[in-house]
Amino acid sequence: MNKINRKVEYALIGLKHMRSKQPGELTTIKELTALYGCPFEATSKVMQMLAGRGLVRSEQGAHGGYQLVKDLSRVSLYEVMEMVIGPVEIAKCLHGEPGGCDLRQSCNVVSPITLLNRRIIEFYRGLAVGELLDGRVAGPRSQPVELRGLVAEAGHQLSGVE
Amino acid sequence: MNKINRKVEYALIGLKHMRSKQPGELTTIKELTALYGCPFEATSKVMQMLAGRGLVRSEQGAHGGYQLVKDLSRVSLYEVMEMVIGPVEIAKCLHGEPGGCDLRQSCNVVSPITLLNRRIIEFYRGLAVGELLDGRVAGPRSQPVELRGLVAEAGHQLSGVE
DNA sequence: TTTAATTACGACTGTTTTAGTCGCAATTAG
DNA sequence: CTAATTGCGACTAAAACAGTCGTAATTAAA
Ligand code: FES
Ligand code: FES
Repeated sequence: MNKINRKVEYALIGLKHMRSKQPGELTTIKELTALYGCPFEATSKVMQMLAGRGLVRSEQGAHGGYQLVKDLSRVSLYEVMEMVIGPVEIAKCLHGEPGGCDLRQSCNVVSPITLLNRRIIEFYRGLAVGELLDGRVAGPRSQPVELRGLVAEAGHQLSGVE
Repeated sequence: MNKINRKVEYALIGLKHMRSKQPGELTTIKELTALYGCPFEATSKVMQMLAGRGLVRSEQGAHGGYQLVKDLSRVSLYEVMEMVIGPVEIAKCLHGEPGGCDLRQSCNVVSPITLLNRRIIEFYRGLAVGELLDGRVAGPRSQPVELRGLVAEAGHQLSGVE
């Protein structure tokens, strides 16, 4: 799916909050709900998803909580969205076979929409969460966030990637 | 809303079909359902919306139908989406007051999301439906489709527009 | 003048998605 | 042992989506 829904919002809220902590300092769900008013269980589950994907680390038990692991300037919005709501798809029609659109055979706009979907994904992949949270949302670049800084070493044959 | 849902799909299907007709030649809903398998009533309503907004023209009665009025290379995807599903909003949270998010007061990511929304809108505004249907989806440009070609006359002080 | 083909429009229904809740287990500091 | 916390699955309620139905209104043609 495509939209920034509640889950993504809670993820961003949590990430922004954790980013401002000292390294090693933990954040509890209780803390997030108190500060930002987001519902406990829902926020909890979102954090668990982020933890499962290694973006944050969880510590259980009495003084447990969550802790940011990665550098948000190296994490794309696409990755976060994918962690909490699955692969970005601008239209249900594009879905892999089961549940996919039944008009696919005769549809005259499948390829334009597929292409558009790719562009949107590129956009989200090129947008670092760190910059987004700082309010710096540049126009999209085709260069995915994960690869930034690797350009120098990787040389010029990057076109074959993916 | 943001997603390319069924309504938008039907609109694009119809537009692409009509675009290939001779000037003055009409297209009926029956024709569209026969060719592309889209449901009659739903498609019908979408065309009525496009007609109400002046993108297509309708002719009633026995040999009636719809006819493309505007040049699709001058119509942005944003405009079409807006005609059939209302203003593009990447997150419900941004909704104008009624129904808007109740966390707005305390939320720490309102402004990043607002900005992101603006970028997405810019993207859709910069994307001509004509080019999209031809499979030419370029990376986003900040120049809205409606203003293209006016650049030469308008000179260089376009930054103040909007 | 009648009939058939078509657009116009509102109300309605069923399905899917979203949002949030509940209950209980597992872990760990004190 | 107890309290605070994460971990997880099942569940419910509400909203959005997709499609249908019924009924006018319009017009070409028989
Ligand atoms: S693929 Fe689903 S309507 Fe075009
Ligand atoms: S404004 Fe709705 S959660 Fe941020």
